[in-house]
Amino acid sequence: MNEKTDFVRDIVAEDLSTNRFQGRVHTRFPPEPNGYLHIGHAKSINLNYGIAQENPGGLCNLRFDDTNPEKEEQEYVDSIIEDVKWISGHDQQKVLFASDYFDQMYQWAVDLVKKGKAYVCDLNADQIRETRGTLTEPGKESPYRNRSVEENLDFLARMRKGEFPDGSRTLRAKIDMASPNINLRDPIMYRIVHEPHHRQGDAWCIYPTYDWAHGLEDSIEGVTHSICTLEFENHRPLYDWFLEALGIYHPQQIEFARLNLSYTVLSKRRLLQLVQGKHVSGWDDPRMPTIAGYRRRGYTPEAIRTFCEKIGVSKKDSIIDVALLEWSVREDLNKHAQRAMAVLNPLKVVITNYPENGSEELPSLNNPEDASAGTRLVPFGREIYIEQDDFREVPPPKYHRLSPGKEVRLRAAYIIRCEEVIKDGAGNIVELHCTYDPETRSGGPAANRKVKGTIHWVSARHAIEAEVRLYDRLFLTADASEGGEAGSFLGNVNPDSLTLLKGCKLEPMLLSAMPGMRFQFERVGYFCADIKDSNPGAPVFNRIVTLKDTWAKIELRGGETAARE
RNA sequence: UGCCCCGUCGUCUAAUGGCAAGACAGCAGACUCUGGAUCUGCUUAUCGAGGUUCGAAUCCUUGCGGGGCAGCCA
Repeated sequence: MNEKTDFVRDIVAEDLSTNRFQGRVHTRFPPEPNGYLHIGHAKSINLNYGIAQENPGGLCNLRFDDTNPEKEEQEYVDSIIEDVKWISGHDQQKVLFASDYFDQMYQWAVDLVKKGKAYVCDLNADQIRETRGTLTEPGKESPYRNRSVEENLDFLARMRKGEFPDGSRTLRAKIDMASPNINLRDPIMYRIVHEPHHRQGDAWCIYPTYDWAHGLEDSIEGVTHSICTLEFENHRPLYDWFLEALGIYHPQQIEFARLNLSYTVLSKRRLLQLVQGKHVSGWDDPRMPTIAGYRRRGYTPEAIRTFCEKIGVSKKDSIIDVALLEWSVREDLNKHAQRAMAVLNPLKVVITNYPENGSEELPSLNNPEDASAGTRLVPFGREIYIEQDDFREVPPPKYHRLSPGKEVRLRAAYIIRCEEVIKDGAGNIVELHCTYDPETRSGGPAANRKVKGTIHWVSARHAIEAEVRLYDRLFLTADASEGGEAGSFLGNVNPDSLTLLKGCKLEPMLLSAMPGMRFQFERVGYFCADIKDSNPGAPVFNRIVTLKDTWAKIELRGGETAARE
C-alpha cells in the first residue's frame, strides 16, 4: 500500500480499524460555483480523491455547494468540472448538486420545527446582529424564539411560498444564545432571497445557509469523512448538532490547513479583483494561480499532483515556498519535454570560413534524459543567431561563453571562435564574425576538444519567427496578500510579470507545434504553445518556468557584492 | 478580551514516551556538448518556564507567539 500518511489519513485508518463506517471510505470535494478553482483547491482535490483511491471501494463525490444564487453562475460550474477532471485525472461520471437536495432539506427543517428545535424569527439582519452578543458577551434571545410549533410551521410555509420580502424573516435553530461559540447562538438555517437559481430557476425563494446545508448534503450522500479547511473548525459543533437533532446518518468532519503560496494570492475574492481590475487577462491568464491559469501556462497535472504530495497535510497555518511548485514542474518536464533550440534575443553570427551557400543537417538529441525520444535533424548554415546574453565584449570573471578571441561550442554542432565584433554607428553590437573548426563537429574526429562553454543557436536561413511570452511571478512580495504600497495587495503586483518578445528565432521543427505542446528550449526554460493563441504555422509560446540558472545567480551575487563595496 | 486551533531547520513535512529524519531553498565541490540534469558534502530546528517519567518534540500545567470566529457568504 501507500506509505504516504498524514493526520487525516490516520483518522480514516482508525475509523476503518474500528469499523465505524462499515468499512466504507467516502469523501467529497464540494466547491461553490462562484469562481475558478485555484491551486489550493488542487490540494483538496488531491486529498479527497487520493484518500478515496487508496482505499478499496473508496468513493469521492464532486458536489457543487450551490446554496447561494446571488454569487453563483453556470460558467463557474463548467470551469470547475473541467478543472477537476484535469487535476484528478478522472472523468467525473456523476456530478452532484446540493440544490438537488433542497426538497429534502426543507422537509428536515419542518421536522426540526416540529421538534421545537427551530423557529421563524422576524428580526431583520441588523437586529439579529445586535442581539447576537459579542466575542465576550452572550447574546439576547429573540422575542420570537418561543413561538408555537403551529405558528412556526405556518410562517415557514409562507416564507417558502414567497409571501415575505427578502430579509424580513429567517428560520433559526434554537440552540443557545449564551454559547461561547458564536456559531451556536441560534444560527440561521434559511434566508429569504428572491433570486433565480442557476439550476432551480424560480422554484425557491428561501435558500439554506452553509451550516444548515452542508452536513445534510454529506449525510444524504453517505459521506464518511467530510474534509474541509480550518476556518470551519468552530462550525463542527453545529454540523454535529444538526445531524444529531435530526437523528440522521452522521459523517465525520475533519479540518486541515488551507494552502498558502509565497508570491501569490489564493482567495477567490482577491483573484476576482485581479480579473475585474484587468491586472490579468482573465481567470486563465498564465500568471494566475488558478488551475486554468496553470494549465494554460503549461504546467502538467502530474507536476501539480507531485507538489500536493510534497507539501503534506496538517493543521498548521503555513506559507509554502513557490519554489517547491516550480521545482515540481521542472522535475516532471525534465524527464518528458522534447528539447529544442530557440534564441529569444537574437545576435547574428557569420561564420566566415563556412561555405557561402552551404548548409547541413545535424542530428540532435530530443531528450538526453530519455533515450527512447530519439534524435532529430537541425539545419546549420553560415549565418546563425545566438543569444545576446551569450556574448560579452568584456567578459566578467568565470564567464564561459563567447567573447572576442574566445571559443565556445555550438550545441550539437561546431566549436567557433569570435574573430571580430561588428558595431553600428552608435556603438551597438550588431553582428559577430567567427570562424569554425570543421574537425569539431559533434561526433567528429576532434569533437572531444574541451571548451569552457556550450551555447544554443539557430540557423538564420532556416529559423522561424515566433512570439514568446515570458511570465514571472505575479507578486513582488512573499506574503502577497498583505497590504503593499497602495495599502492593498494590489500594490504588490509585479509590473514586470509579463515580458512580450516578438521576432524570436526558433528552429524550424517548432513551426508545427500543436497548441498545448511543451518543449524545453535548451539552456533557457520550459515553454508551452499557448492553447488559445498558438497555431501550427504561427506558434506562440508561454514560458512555463525557467531552467535552474546557476550563472544568473553568480552574476546577481557579483552585482550585489559590487554594490556593497 | 470569550471560545476554538496551531507552535520542530530559512520553508514545508516526519519522528505517535526511546539516536530529531526527509524534501525544497542555500552553500561548497565533482561531472557534463544544456552554467540543465546527475552525484557528493556542508550549514541550520523541537517557543519559554515548571511538572510527570529511568527517559519528553511527544503527556500535564502555565506563560508567550501565530491563526480563526461577532454574514441572512462559504
